[in-house]
Formats: sequence, structure tokens, C-alpha cells
Amino acid sequence: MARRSSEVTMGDIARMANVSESTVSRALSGSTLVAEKTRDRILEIARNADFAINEQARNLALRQTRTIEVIFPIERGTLQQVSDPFFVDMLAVLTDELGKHGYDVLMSRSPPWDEERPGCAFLGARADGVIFVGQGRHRSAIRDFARRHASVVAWGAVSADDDYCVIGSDNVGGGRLATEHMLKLGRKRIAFLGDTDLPEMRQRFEGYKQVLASYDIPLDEDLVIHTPFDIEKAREVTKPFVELFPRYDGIFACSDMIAMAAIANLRQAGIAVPDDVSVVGFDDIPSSAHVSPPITTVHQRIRHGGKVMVEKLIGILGGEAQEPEILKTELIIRQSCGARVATPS
Amino acid sequence: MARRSSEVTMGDIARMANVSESTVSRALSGSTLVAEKTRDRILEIARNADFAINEQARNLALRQTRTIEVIFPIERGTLQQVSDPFFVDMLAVLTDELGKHGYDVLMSRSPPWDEERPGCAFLGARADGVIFVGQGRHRSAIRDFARRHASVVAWGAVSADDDYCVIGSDNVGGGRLATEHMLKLGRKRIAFLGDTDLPEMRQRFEGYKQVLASYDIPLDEDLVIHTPFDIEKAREVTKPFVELFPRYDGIFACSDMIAMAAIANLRQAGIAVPDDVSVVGFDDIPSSAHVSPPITTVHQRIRHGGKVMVEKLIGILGGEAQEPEILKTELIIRQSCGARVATPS
DNA sequence: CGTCATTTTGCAAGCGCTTGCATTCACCCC
DNA sequence: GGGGTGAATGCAAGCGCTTGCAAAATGACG
Repeated sequence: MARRSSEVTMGDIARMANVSESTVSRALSGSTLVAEKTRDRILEIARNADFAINEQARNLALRQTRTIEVIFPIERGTLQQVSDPFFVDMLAVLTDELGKHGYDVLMSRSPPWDEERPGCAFLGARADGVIFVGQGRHRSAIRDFARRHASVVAWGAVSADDDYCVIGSDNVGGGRLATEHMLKLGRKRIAFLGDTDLPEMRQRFEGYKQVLASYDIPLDEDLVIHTPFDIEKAREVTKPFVELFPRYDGIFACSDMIAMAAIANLRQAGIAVPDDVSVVGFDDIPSSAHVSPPITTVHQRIRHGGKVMVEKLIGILGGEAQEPEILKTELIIRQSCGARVATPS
Repeated sequence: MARRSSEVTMGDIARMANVSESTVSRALSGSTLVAEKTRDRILEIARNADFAINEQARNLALRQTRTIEVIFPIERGTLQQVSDPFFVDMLAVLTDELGKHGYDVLMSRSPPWDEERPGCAFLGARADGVIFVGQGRHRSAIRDFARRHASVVAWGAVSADDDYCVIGSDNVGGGRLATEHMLKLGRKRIAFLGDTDLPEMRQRFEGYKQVLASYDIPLDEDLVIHTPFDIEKAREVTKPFVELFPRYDGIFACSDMIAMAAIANLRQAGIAVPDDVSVVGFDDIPSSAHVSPPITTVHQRIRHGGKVMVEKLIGILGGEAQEPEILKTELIIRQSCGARVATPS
């Protein structure tokens, strides 16, 4: 890396070893076409010379990139949003899984199409495929992109009309699990905290509404609070909401972070969780089990999801069409909604 | 991306536009050497043909990669460790900052030297420089790597004998701040929770010891608990530790996650925070302000740190040597150590 | 010692792009 | 209309690597 100008090339090694470049190439790539003795000698020389193969040239010759671009389409500035542990987990899994298949991971925070690369107005093809971790508000752009550039999978809200491969949790089901759980515990007036502009949140909201309907509970618009992801902002937004108590006795928060923010405000206002109000979150982030009270939450199978995305992408690269997939979610019952459960383990 | 086989090249565009490849190249790169009319025509054609420049070829010709490898040297399997929001924050900043300078980010979870790329025994030079986010247990390997491959900066414990550019928080100072704060509140017997095998934790421990010494408090080895990062494991490890109460009346936890785990166990055992025991964490993760009780913690300037790393690396790439830098830390006082402070804003 | 089958090696073309230099073109002026 | 000028274009080499194919070396064998 670096020091590129003075980098030693295969030609140099060839000269040192008194063989042709091709032989060096073959020796380094472990071809059987080169005598063992020669190979060892070349390897030795290469090692001593600190030779590092130029992967760009290699990939160019091989017509591959062995790189997958992973895009986290997150508005800049809203750093906090990223802090959601979801992203790290996902990134870690993707990196591992892609690594197993021999792919490198190129990170991006913005989608390729709004990239203003100086001096080049064109979308650079720098990867064999693209994974969108979240579709945010640009579904149609992704769709367009997928149509033009084929190998794409995305994480997010799966819907019937996707024309590219989307993998995502069963958000509707998760919303149902959360809401129904509280109703079964005897809660009557469940509030919803989340940003329904985002497709996944909308699905969770959908599950929430479905359950209310099936219990013949009318939707109370005042209990639907548009709450951003960022925990600081969520804290602010839910502050006035707390005042509405006792119009609600249960809260379905679209993420554990939001749940935490709400709980903090409730406690501060002297409202007890879970005694006065039950709270259910979403995500099952690592700390959710260890805060007070431990948060009941909907678990998303992120690791699994990451693996599935990679598998599908590899499939697509191999030329096979791939179906979208919806991953089951699971309710993790903890104290915050009134369960008599002791703290875990 | 993908569909590489059928990808349209500059040659194709040239043929379509009835000009030479060079003209296409110049047109796309916005050179003034091509007539405006021609340029527009070529751009139009390229757009319609869904042309995407092959960056590998481009970079090869330009003898650059415009890529920085960002390495999170994290043991595989211990995914949870990654969940530390620190990593996402850092990654986000690095991606943004490098992006501003026109660099892409290549993610890695393992250092280049233990990479077993099939068919190639050699360290591939695939980036102009490398950023290590954390040095973990392989300082000497990094040092070696830096010596051979020049452009390297690392985040971590800064020590006098570094021979490559290390940026990191003032961990010793942070440890002092945390410990001294509790002593000043009247606590006498402060426990230390953390993994002193890790250089940064060792430095925090160092600060802790310094303060104890300056207060003439002997170090009680039983109150130094080797606690891993992972919150689940931390929970287990600190469980027996809780029993030692009331041998301690304060806890300095090496990370907020550990602090959370400890607090959870304390409360479960009926020990009150901060009334019976003060707790100070480290990191100032987003949720630390919103849990109960809000955690007093040492803030690391991660965003700033990321920026500094990028600046230094750019400097190094430009041929200038760069000094290591230690970033000030700051104590954020919240309720968990007994401060009379209300919850924040 | 010559033959022939097997290794080993080297040659050269090619991956898709950039760029210095030569060439062509259009236009202007005397 | 010829010569000169500057702008626009094309040619060809080269970036560092791979690989099909031909050439050379090796060794077995009659």
C-alpha cells in the first residue's frame, strides 16, 4: 500500500529471479505449471522484496473486482442515527460473510447516484454488486439503479411490488407481536412511537393497527407519535407525549432507543414502567436486556439476515434470479411490559 | 456494476460517437481539450448507453487507488464487541471525511497479514493507505506492517515508543478524571472494571492507580476485576463481584456497556446506584444519558479523532511525517455517581 | 545418441483506461 | 490562395497483471 510510486512489481521480481513475468505470476498464484524449485525461489525473493501484488491490475486482467459495495443510505449529519447498533452488527456480518466468499467490502454512506465525484460525471463501476442496508426514502432510485446495474440486494421493508431482491424482517408481524402482547396483558390504550415515513416503521405501524382492529379498539391518532430514531431527539419528542398520561397504558416503540428515551421521560415524570405503563421496543439491541427495567422487545434476526443477503447476492452474481425473503421476528419478553420475568440468565 | 461481461466500455462509446477513445476519455473527464459540442454529444451517448467507467482500469492508468483500507482488528466470533457504538461512530466519520478527500473506504475486519486469500500468498496492495481502528493485541504486527507499507495511522493507546502515527484519547487522563471525581464525592474504595490486557484499558487503569496513589489509598487487588467488553459476559463476570459489597463504594467501569452490566447486577442485588455505590463509565455512548440512572462517563472525542486520523493520513500520503496525537477527554457528570444533577435537557 | 512425451518457461496480446505528442482541421490574414 | 495559428482529434504507448500458445528444456527410452 502507499508508496505506490516505488512499489515493486512482478517485473522487478522477474528480473531478480531471472525468469519471465509470466513465471512469476504463475508462481505467486500457485499454478502447477511452474517447477517447484523455481516457485520456491520466486516466493522467497518476492517475500524479501516486500512484494505486494497490485490487485487493481490483477482484477483488471481477471475482469473482476472481488468487491461488493455496501451502502448505508443514511442522511449525513444525522450521525446518531447510525449509532444504532443494528448497523454495526449488519456491517460486521456482511464483512465476514462476503469475506468468506472472497469479496472485499467497499463502504459507502451515500448511494452511487448522488455521488459527485470530481471530474467524472458517471457512476463508477467499482464493484461486482451492491448491498443496500436500508432503503430509506429512495426506493425508486434503488429500483432504477437495480434495473441498470443488475446485481443488487437490499435490506428493508419487503413489499409485493419490489422488482429487485429485498430481504427484511417481518415488520408487520413484529408490530403485531408487540401490540398483541400488551393487549393480552390487559393494556387497553397502546400508543405508537415511530417515524411512519420510513417503510419499515410503516409496516410495524401496520401490524399495530391490525391488532387494534382485531380487538375492536379504535385507533387514537393522538397516541401515534412521529418519533425520530435519534435518541436525543426521541427524548425531546416524547417529552410532551408523556403529559398525555393516563390516556395510554402501553407503548409500542419502533426501536429500543426510542423505548429507552420514552422510559427515561416517563420515570422522570414519576410514571412507573411497567406498573403504570407497559413498554415494548424493537431491535433487541445488546443493552436492552441490561437497562432498568429490561426492555421487552422484538428481535430481528440480523445475523441471519446478513447471511441471507450475501447468499442471494452471490446467487445473483452467478446469474440466478433470487426471490425476496421475509425473516421471522420474535418477541423477547422482559420486564418493561409487566412480565413477571426475572432478569435474564 | 455486475453484468461485467456485457459492460459497455469507452471503446463502445467511441464507436457510437464516431470519435476516438481518447476523445471519449477526455470528454468524460471534463478536459478542455475537447470541443463543447463533441463533449455534449458524447456525454449524451454515454448516458443513454448506461456507461459506467471502469474504475479499476482508470485507477490503474492513473497509478492510484483512491481507496483507504479501514481495519477493525476485532476477533471474529465476538461480534458483540463490535456492537460498541464507538465503532459505528468512528466508521461513519471516517467514511465521511475520507469521502470529502475523494477516497473510498475498504472495510476489513482482519489485518492484512493474517489474510489467507486463496491462490495468493501475498499481501495485496489494494489501497493507498490504511487506518487501524484499534490496535488490539497486535501492536508489533502493525508496527511491522507500517514499516513495510508506509501509509498507516492507527487509533488506540498512544505511547512514547510508537514508531507509526497513533491517535487516541487521553486514557490515563480519563481514568484520573473518573476516579478522582468519585473520591472527591467522598467515596473511599473504588473498584476497577475492565480488561487490562488491552492497552487502552491499561492506560485507564493507570490513571486510576495514579489517583489512588495521590490520595494515599492502597490498591486493593480484589477490587480490580478483569471484565470483558461484551455486555453479556460483563454481566456474568460482575455478578460475583457484586457480592463483595460493601467492600467498595464506587466503581470505575472501563466502558459504558460494562457500567450498565454492573448497574444491572447491583440493582438486582438490591444495592442502590448512586446511593450505595457510585458508578462512572467510559465512552459516553448515546444511551448512557437515557438509562436509569443516567451514567456519569468519560467522553471521548470520537468524531474529532476520526477527522484527525484522516488529516494525518492525507498528510502522510502527501509525504509529510505526522506526529501522534493525544485527544483530551472530558468527564460528563450524570446521576450514576451521586451528582445532584437532573437528567439532561 | 536421437526421439518423443513431458514438464517448464517465455512471448505477446489483452484487460479498459489515460495522456504526451503528432496530426488534422478550420479559420484568419496578408 | 498560401502560410500560419490555435483548437480539436487521434495514435500509440503504457499502467501491472494474466494466460493461450509456442518454444525450450528435461528426461525416459530404444
